[in-house]
Amino acid sequence: MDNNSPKEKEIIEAARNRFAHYGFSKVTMEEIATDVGMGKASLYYYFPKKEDIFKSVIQKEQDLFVEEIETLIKQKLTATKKLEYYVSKRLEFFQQLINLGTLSVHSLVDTKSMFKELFKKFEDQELVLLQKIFEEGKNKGEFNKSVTDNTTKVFLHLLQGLRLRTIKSININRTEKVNYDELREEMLIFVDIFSKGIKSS
Amino acid sequence: MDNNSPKEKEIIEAARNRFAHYGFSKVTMEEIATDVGMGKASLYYYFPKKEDIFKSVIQKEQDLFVEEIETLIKQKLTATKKLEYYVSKRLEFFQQLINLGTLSVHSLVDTKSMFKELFKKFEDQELVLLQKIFEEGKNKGEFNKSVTDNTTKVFLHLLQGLRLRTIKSININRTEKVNYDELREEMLIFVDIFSKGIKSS
DNA sequence: TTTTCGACTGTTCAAGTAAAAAGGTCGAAT
DNA sequence: ATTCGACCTTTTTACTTGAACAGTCGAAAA
Repeated sequence: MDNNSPKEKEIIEAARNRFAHYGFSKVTMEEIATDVGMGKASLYYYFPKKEDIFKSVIQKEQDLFVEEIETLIKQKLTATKKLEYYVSKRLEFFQQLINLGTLSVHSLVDTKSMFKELFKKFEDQELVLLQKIFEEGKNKGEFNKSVTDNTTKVFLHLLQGLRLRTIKSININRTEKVNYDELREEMLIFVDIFSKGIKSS
Repeated sequence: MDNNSPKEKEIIEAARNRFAHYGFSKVTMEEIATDVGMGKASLYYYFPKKEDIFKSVIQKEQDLFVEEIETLIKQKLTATKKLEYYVSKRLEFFQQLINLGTLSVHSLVDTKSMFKELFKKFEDQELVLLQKIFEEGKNKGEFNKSVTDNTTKVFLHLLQGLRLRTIKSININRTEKVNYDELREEMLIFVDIFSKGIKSS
């Protein structure tokens, strides 16, 4: 992780800035090259495909998120509190990605195959993180014994779905701007109820 | 409700069959007209716009669903059981709509403004139905006093989201076919936990 | 040997265009 | 009150074209 040469880091950084403004498709290799003071062809020495640059940009963000959660898990808090924190941080993370132009509102469905593996990988990472929290909750007697990996999966899927639903409702309600405060509110209510639902009784 | 003349019913029925096969945009007024043995212009005597026919088709389906749930609510079951049943029936209802071509997988995001009010109206109806179930649960001491209309809303949004997420994952996983059994499974797990989470303790 | 780049290639995409198809109107006929 | 043929207008589609861009390659520089 983070086994990038200085030059690669520079490219990733420049690309990140561009992507944040214009999104993946609207940024050209030439622009990135100019930003780092190179010829376009030289970029291909470091990254064989444009996608590869993008993947690296995203990967870096994901690593930061995972790191942040790993730190959280180590702290001395109830599992429920950790879930609440997780949900909040997760939301921030996705807002970040949207700013990066990964998820334009319009590209919700026809997510390019390029992003597939990226998302899949991240989902797997999330499951690992959440399982740690749930396991800890079980071990410390906070949660029910009936909590399984399946429970974790459903929890994550509900989170994913709730966010998706809200974003989609932009188009339905012409709200233009996603109401993240309301979304966070709903997520916290959800965590609260879900958490109670698996409490050891 | 169902204040349609025989001729209108005939048109709705013919349109329903067409839409089920080809979806809204791929069905022409001329085809529908031919099916009912009319000239195209005559259709406009009954329905001023193509959309109006479609709305009527959908409305009919929705009415059937609501009716079915109203019956359910009257039965003597625990609120939890009713929620489980609701979730199952709701899923069937949407499968129906998909067959009707309302929700092609590709039109998830750019839902036409035409569908907006239709969806909004249905959501409102759903909220009323669910609130009845939750209220009953509260009144009979099955659910917690802290259950509010907001709880109902979150419940519904989680349901909506979970379904959306699964459908979207078609594109991600190239699964082609939605795994409805798995979705129903997840929804039931969700209902179970959610229900426990608001149980009176 | 590693890194850079100019010059080139093939593909993709946006803009434009024209014809066809389909939605919708209207006045006359039944 | 209902039907429809003729007509108008808008939308969709299929096609073309030129420009922009991702990606290659061999030679030069470091």
